[in-house]
Amino acid sequence: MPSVIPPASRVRAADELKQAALEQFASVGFAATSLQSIADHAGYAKSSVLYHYASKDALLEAAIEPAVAAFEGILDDFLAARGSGRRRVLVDRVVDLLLEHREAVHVFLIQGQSLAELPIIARANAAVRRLANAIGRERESVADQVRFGIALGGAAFLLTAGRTFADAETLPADDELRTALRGVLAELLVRRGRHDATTTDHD
Amino acid sequence: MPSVIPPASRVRAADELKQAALEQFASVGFAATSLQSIADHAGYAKSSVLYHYASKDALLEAAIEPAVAAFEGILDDFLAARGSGRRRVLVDRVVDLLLEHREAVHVFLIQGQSLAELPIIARANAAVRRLANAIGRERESVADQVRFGIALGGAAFLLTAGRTFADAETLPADDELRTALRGVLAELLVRRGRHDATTTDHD
DNA sequence: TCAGTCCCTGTCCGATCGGTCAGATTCACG
DNA sequence: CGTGAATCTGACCGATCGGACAGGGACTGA
Repeated sequence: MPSVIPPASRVRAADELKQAALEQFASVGFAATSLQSIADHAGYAKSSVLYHYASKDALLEAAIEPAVAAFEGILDDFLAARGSGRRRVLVDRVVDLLLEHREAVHVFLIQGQSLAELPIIARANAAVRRLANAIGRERESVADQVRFGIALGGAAFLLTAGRTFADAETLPADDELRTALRGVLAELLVRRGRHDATTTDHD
Repeated sequence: MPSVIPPASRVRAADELKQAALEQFASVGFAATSLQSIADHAGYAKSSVLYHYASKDALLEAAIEPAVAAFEGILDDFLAARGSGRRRVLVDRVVDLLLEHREAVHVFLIQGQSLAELPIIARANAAVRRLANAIGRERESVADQVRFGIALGGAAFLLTAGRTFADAETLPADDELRTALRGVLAELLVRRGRHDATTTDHD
């Protein structure tokens, strides 16, 4: 690096630590992830983690807040929208969110109940519950509630935990995944119009 | 604490501890669950946990082995079966397994990657991977792999973590859940005949 | 009554946890 | 040059972790 210090190097350590933390929070769980192992994975000392972030909780908040905010934005737009295309738009945007923030979403969806006392998680839980209620109000059958739960949890599972069970060679590219996810989730949640668009069914 | 012990309680302590452990393994994660809190929830001292079970790992094994064995049995039957009804039978039996062993299944599905070094988890992972391969071999499209992952993870999520997001009054009885789950999973995995049977579509 | 066995617990251990703090190093700016 | 702010670290703290172990109460058969 030349004498002129890019502002990037300022934020670099914090970002590297945040990324390492996020990966481990999602894969082994928040409680099971130690500051030591986060530091190790990022190539710093444990003290450095607590220099950049006030506490382990603060680190979690920094790691997943963007994803929570994005989710809230999608939800607000959905609740404000009217018309027949609402659900399809919701599904497409949620799929994009999942692909971009898969670890973060995995954290607040799967570990949402055990970490509910943390403010950022409580915020995420509230948003998820708001979405569940909105979906449930429209179609009150148990089958539809089940569809919603399966779609949400299944997608989160597929993108993180589910990778344990896929062979490396089988792992599809994100573009393929996006298309397939949109199709399958639309099948589950967008009830009228069976599976007309978006899907590339090479069947 | 327990100074007066009810009469016929030979096996009871071990079972109570196992049950308390299973609930916490599923809800907050294996690594995040301490022997102390297991003992507290069951009303015993920490030492008692290690009297009945040789180690924390052994306790996990005792807690989820029956579910893993049942899953392997279902899988073997599926792989041995021929004919058009295979998938529907598989779905129905997996749904029953999920309802009966929801915590255990949640543990080895959701935490399968982080606990892979434990023998019982490795065994469960192998079974899941075997099932994934069998399903994937029949229909190789990415959409079908996605369908499988979503169905499996989604169902596990719905029955445990997903409960955070359901209001208590909304929680359906197990019978209703079973019917709905069978229908939705069949929609996802049993491709021919769209949603003909089993489902109680009051739509 | 006494010995043996089964349950259960308190106490102790080394390791690791999240977190504090006092330097060490670096570097822009006077 | 000196100085102050920013970055990073090792040493250290009390609490808690999984686990080892000795012993105490309750029940049994002799």
